[in-house]
Amino acid sequence: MGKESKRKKPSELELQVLGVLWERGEATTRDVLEALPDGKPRAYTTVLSIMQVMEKKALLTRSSEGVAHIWGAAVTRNEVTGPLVRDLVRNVFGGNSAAVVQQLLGGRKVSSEELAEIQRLLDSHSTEAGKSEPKRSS
Amino acid sequence: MGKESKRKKPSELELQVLGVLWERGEATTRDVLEALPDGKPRAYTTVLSIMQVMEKKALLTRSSEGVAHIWGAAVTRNEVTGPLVRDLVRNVFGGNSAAVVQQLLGGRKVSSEELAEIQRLLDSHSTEAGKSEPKRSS
DNA sequence: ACCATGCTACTAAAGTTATAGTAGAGTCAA
DNA sequence: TTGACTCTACTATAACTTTAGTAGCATGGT
Repeated sequence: MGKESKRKKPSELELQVLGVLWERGEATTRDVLEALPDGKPRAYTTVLSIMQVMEKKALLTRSSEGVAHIWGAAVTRNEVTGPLVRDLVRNVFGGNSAAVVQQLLGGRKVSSEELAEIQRLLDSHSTEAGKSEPKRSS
Repeated sequence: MGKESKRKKPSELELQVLGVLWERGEATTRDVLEALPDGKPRAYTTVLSIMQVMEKKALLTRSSEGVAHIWGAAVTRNEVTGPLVRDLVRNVFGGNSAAVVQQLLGGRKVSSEELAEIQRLLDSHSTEAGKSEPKRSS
């Protein structure tokens, strides 16, 4: 048995904390508190508490530099978002990846850089799959 | 203050139930139990319970046809997945939509039909945004 | 020395989710 | 009609999540 791949899905707030850490690399508790993506006001100790829990869960690393702790993510973004996106597609979108992209593009501002990047991803995947020649209107 | 847009995000299992209903249109409790996407074994009453809760939350409709209830989704897929995907992108992917697509395409089998569909979505969005001419490596 | 400030550790508690048992009603077959 | 079966309503509960208070330690200014 081994393998220890029984990683449970992080909660909503835990994901936000990880999101901040993935962006910044490392941060103090206060950094994270101030950078949490949803605007919701929270007490300092609220964030501290969940980060302490996350450390016990081995989601975060801690390096006490000076007075305050410096936190870092102990799991990679792909490690976490892989299962997350997989379940999302399967459970909510009936396995239809295109529907997710539609949701992604619809009702949201996506920069042309992002569109180009998505196009690039799509290209590399089409060629890798050895599919038909790219057809494009005009 | 009307508007009542204070729709809370459905839980994991609730999403699976909605997913089933969005696929089938309508279903009995047993139908849903058997169609839940994760293979996890559950008691009949477990699913019944959460669906009863969901009805109180106005996530489901109920029409007692004969002996058993016939359930339907009271919210549309877009209504629910919109905020869901928005938060996912913002909280976990740092606002980078392309990263989501990458996760979507990577490590997963995506049919060429889906790829084509995604391409179509991308095309319509590029043109809609009035961007540059489509460039494609032949 | 002492106070303000800011940090951590520990504790608490309300809210939510997932789980399933039990009781009682309806149905159908023998 | 009675027993098997299936369904709903209601109840219970364990686990997890989110929230924040309190106490205690360190630091830096005056």
